[in-house]
Amino acid sequence: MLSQKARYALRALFVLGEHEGNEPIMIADIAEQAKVPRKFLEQILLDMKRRGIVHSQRGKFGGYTLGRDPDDIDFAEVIRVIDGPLALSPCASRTAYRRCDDCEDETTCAIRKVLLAVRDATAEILESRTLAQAIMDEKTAKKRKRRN
Amino acid sequence: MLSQKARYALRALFVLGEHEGNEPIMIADIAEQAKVPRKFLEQILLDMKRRGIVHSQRGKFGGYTLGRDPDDIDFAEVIRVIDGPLALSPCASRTAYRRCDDCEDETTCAIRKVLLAVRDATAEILESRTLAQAIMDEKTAKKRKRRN
DNA sequence: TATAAACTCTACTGAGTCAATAGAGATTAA
DNA sequence: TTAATCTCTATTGACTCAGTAGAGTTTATA
Repeated sequence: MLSQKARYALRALFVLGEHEGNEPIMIADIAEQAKVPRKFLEQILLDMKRRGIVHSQRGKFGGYTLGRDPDDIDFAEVIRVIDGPLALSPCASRTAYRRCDDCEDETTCAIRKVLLAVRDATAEILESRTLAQAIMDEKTAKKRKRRN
Repeated sequence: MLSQKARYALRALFVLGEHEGNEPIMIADIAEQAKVPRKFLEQILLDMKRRGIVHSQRGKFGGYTLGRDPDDIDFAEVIRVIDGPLALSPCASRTAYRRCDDCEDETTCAIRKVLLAVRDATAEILESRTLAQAIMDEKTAKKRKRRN
């Protein structure tokens, strides 16, 4: 399961990505639009800031902007920053590998083999879906819906 | 992440599936071979028994056997019984769908669309990998390793 | 029919995580 | 200098996870 925090992070990025113009948006405004508790959002944005996904401007008239082009922000990165590795087991993780301490022989473990396949499929999808795409996608879905 | 409990469940099934002959195996023996705390394993086997994955025989000389052919036990079922739905969000689950209460419009939500793709890919893999296959796979991997 | 050997069921516990809140601190524009 | 903003660390309550405990039920068999 994705944590609530990760869902909030993605929604906040949508707000930033949909914003026209390049002046920063205040946490309070992002919180309201993305329907995220404000103080909780502070932590989330801080995590993403440290990773360079968003950029902040302190002081009066400060706020947040995307840290890079929305084409260069993918779902996998956001989820990894907030929730940790994608794999179902540390022994099947490529970004945060860790041996199972009760595993007889990892190289022949059939469970691990299946979990690796799942991890690869998951990563393939999440790494290929960008914020830019998702925002476009949502826009056209809404447009299509209004027409019907 | 898979829970420890689910990993234990899979290991216990391997022990049952590798067992030759059809007399039942006692919890204590499964626990030892699968390296699972015995009392914890009781709960796990009970969960799987209710789902028909394993079968139990009470009383003296009792124990556990597989509830069906190992060809008909797949990873997805085991994981669902122990850990719940595979999807990363209830709104993306096919077996345990639940609406997000803070979602504006689920039909146009781009996050959900991505999570659905992940769920489908995950389910495809986990539903196609059976216990029988996994046991075979592990056996040949071990054999190959010994030869080298 | 008594007994030992097994599974069954419910309750409990300690550690840890999750979601959220709180508040003092640092920075900036004007 | 001040108001507005982000930054950082601590705390909280509820919940989940991993495991333990123990009384109850069923069965084979002597």
